[in-house]
Amino acid sequence: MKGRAAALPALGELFRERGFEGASLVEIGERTGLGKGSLYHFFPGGKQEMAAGVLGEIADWFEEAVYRPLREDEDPRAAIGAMVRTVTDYFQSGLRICLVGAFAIDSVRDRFPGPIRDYFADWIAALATALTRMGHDGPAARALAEESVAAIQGALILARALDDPSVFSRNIARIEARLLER
Amino acid sequence: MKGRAAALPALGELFRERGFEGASLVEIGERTGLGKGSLYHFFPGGKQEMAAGVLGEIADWFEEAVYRPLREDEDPRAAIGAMVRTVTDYFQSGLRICLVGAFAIDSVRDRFPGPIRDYFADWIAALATALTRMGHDGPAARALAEESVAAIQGALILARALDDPSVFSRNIARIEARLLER
DNA sequence: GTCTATATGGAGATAGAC
DNA sequence: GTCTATCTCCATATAGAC
Repeated sequence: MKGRAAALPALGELFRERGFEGASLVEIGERTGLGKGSLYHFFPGGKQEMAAGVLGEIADWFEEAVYRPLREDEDPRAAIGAMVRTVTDYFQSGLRICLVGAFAIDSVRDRFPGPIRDYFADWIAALATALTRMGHDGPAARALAEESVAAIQGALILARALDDPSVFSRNIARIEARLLER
Repeated sequence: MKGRAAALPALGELFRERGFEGASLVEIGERTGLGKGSLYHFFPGGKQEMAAGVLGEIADWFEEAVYRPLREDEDPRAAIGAMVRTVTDYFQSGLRICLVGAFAIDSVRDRFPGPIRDYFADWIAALATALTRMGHDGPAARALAEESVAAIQGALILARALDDPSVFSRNIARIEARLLER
């Protein structure tokens, strides 16, 4: 316990709340329960390495919980339904932002271009795979997948801007309906 | 010239590029052509007042260029088409982020809750007005307006994450088609 | 591995001459 | 109104004892 892996979830939450620049090492120490000495022991590269670790953990989690089921579940409709429930829970109906999406429109984007690109490219590709197995042709599947992933991100922005989680719920329901129609 | 009003566009671009926290007073001075003395003369409240000024200018611009035409144009379909062209130009096909959207998922959101909420609430309300005059009933118009504004924000995130402006173009085309169908 | 103390730099903001 | 000089504070990061 109290190692590098145990610190990553706390780091992720803090970056969500304060942003990369806004998260100070003092608060990082408080939230992870690690002193500066330990932090730089586990993350010699400092904040940059901490954020990279968080992005890696997020990528792993989505691969297991979202992308792989979309690609491999034998029932693509069920996999899409599961995706909707999983991300609704993950983003806490809009109360929790998408760290990768936030980074994408922040100046830190230039520090992590690969992980940010892959997160969305992998999501779109996995969703398109499921849609293809539902009978959509390739281009239509890709278009609908891209549209749906974008819509989720937009719903997160709108829910926070309006301070109203029901915005997220309504939008995710519309997205699911469009993904499952036909 | 060189006054407060002339500084706001440069401030907006800088906040877009660096974020609120990331924009330093030194760079603000360089980009606006104003020294610290002048900056604090025009903005006694410092960075906070600068950002508030930028948000106010954005609100005014959207009111004139987007919201009012949506509400008042006698041809709602034409007004929606104009909105799509206007925002495509404004966001430079996804190369330029939405500062209000970025603030909404940043920690600075708590500094400007009113302007952030109003920007999106006004946009959705104006678009819903146009849709109502196209024949949608009230709830359907509001739902489609909310979905469309969210989709634009999501398209901006995705275009930057994938570093591909064509993502924005494809998404905005789909949004327009859905707004104008029927 | 974890602690405390510290180095170093840059941040936002202010003072006061001009 | 604009300039330069300066204040204060806190940021990230490091060093070295334990």
